[in-house]
Amino acid sequence: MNSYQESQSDLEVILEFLEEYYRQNATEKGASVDERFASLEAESCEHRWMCYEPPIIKHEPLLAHITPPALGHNTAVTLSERGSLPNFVSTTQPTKHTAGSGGKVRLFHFLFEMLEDPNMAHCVSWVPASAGVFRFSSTNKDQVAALWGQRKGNKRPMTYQKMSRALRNYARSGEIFKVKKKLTYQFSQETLMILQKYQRGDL
DNA sequence: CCCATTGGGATTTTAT
DNA sequence: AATAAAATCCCAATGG
Repeated sequence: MNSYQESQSDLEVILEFLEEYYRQNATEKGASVDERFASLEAESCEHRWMCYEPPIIKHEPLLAHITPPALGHNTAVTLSERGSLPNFVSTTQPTKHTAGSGGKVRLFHFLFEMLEDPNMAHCVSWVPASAGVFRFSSTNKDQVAALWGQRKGNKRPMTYQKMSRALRNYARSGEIFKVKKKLTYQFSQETLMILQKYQRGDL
């Protein structure tokens, strides 16, 4: 049953890669993020950035270092390798361009990708009617973590517990906050806008 | 009590 | 090579 999980992960990474690639050539799927952004909080106390004091907001290098889109042809990832290989779909230094699938990506960026990927909906998904709020699936949360660990090329497997620690760190820098509900977090407005902007390739 | 989730100190890894 | 920032590891606390 584990081999299933692994091949599943591989498949999803590949799907994600292709999706990202597709996205770049088809930017006309406009209102997909904006509709979420437009529909403001209807939930209980999710007025985050509307009523809280910005802690230490230091908006500077967020993701200004990511290599610009220079894609073109390396879609031919050898997807025959087994998941046992530490790096099957470019995990570390290989030529990574589409912020989507490689290189130095920050955790919150990775999570945004997952959130934008319909195939990941069973692991993480946006909370409707609240901008930037997302929630992990109680049963599949560790799958996202595992994917994150693979993306980073970690030797030891990543777990939700460890990944969530990194999420908690984001509260200090004001990039992501924890919301009261279980397994749910929220991107700061600033972070969300940057991610959305980057997604359209306006960078 | 058990198990899942959350918090945070300490340490390691990666970037500048 | 040195420092800072980000991420990881690990264990304690909390909640259902």
